[in-house]
Amino acid sequence: MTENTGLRPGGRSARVQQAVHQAVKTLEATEPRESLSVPLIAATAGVTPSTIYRRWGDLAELMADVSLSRLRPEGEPPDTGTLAGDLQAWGEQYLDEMGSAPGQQALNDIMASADPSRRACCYRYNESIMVALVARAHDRQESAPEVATLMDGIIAPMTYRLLYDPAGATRDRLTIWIGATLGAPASR
Amino acid sequence: MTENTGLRPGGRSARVQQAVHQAVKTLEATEPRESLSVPLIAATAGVTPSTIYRRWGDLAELMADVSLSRLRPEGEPPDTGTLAGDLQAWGEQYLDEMGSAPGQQALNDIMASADPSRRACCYRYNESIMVALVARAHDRQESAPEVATLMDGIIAPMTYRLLYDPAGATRDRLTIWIGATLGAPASR
DNA sequence: CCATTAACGCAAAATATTAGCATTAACGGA
DNA sequence: TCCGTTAATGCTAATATTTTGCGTTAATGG
Repeated sequence: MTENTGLRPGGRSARVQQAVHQAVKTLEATEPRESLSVPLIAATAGVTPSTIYRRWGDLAELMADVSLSRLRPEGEPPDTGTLAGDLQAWGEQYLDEMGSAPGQQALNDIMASADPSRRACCYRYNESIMVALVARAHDRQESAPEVATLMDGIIAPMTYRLLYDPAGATRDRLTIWIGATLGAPASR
Repeated sequence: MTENTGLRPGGRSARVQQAVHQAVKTLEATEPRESLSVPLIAATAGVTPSTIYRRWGDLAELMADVSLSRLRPEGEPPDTGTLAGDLQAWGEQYLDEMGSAPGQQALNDIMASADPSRRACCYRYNESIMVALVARAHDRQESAPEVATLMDGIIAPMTYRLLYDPAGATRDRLTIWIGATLGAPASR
C-alpha cells in the first residue's frame, strides 16, 4: 500500500500500482539510474505516462514511493533478551541495509520527495520499532527510557550519519549511542 | 561560492552566477514555488536556459545550491560564558531559522539534491560551529566533550526533528539534549 | 598583444509533461 | 445479479522542458 490513500482498492488500480512498482524495480536493476524516466517506466509497466503523472505527480515522487515501500519493516525484530541487545541487533541490521548502495539510494529518493509526509512516514516506521522494543522490555520487567528518548539518542544519530556522513555510521558508534541513552535514561 | 569549483572565477561566470541566484531569490519572493522553472529563472536572470542546465544540471540542483548558500554560517555565535549557554543560544537561533517556512523550504531543497556532497557540506557547516564552541570552552579551561559527541547528541536530534518531525524541534528538547550530552561526556 | 579554451548564446531537435475527452471498470444499492 | 454513478485509465493533441550542435565571446596565461 502506498501513501495514496484516496483511491479505489479494487482490481485495476491495484494492478496498475503493482505493475508500475515492478517496472521501477526491474529498470533499476538493468538500467543506469539516470536513464529512468516516466515514459520509460510507463512503457515497461504497460500503462500510459499520464496515468503515472496523475497518480504520483512526477518521477521523484514515484521513486520515493517505491523506495518507501521497500523500507517498510517486515517482521518482528529479533529478541535477544535485553533492550540493549535488541537495539544493537536491530540497529546493526538497519545500518547494513541503509549503508549499502541500494539503501543509500532509497534514502536519497525518500528525502528527495517534496512531500514532507513521506519523510514523516519514515519516522513513524522507526518509531513503531522502538515502541515494540520498549513494550518487549516492559514485558520482561526491564526498565526502559521513553520512546522519544530512544528516537533522539539512537535513531537520530544513526539516521543523521547515514544521510550526512555514511562513513560515520558504524556498529561501534551504535554501541556508544545505546550505552549513553540507556545509561542516562533520566531525560523527560 | 557554489560547489562548482572547476570554473573560471573571472567576471562573466561570476556575473551569471550572481544573476541566477538573485533571480531565484526574487522569484521565490513573488511567485508560488511550483511555478518556478528553469526557463523562467533563466529569463529573469537574463541568460539562456542552456547555461543553467550546463552549470547546475537541473532545477533541483540549482535550488539546492541557492539554499545552501543561504545556510552558510555568517558570524561567530554569541559568547555566553559557558559551553552549555553557547549551545543553547546558538541552537535556539538555529531552530528558529530552520523551523520557519523559508528555513524548512531550504532544508527541503538541500535534501532533494541528488549530490550527497551538498548534504555533507551542510554537515560540515554545523561541525565547524561545534569546533568553534569547543575551542572557546577550552580557552575558558572548561571541560568539553568531543565534537563527534556533540554532533551525535545535539546536532543529530535537532536536525532529525527539523527534517522528520518539525513540531518536535523545540527549545525545551534542545535543553534536554544539551544536558544529556554535557552531563555524560564519557563517550569516546 | 596573442593563443588557447572555458563558458555562453542561439536555435533546432528530442523529450517530457499537461489537458481534453472518450472509455473502462470498480463500487454501492436496488 | 443488474444498473447507475463515478473514479481511474487510455489516447491524442497541445505545451513545455531539456538536450544538442555550432558559432561567438571573453577569461586566462603566456
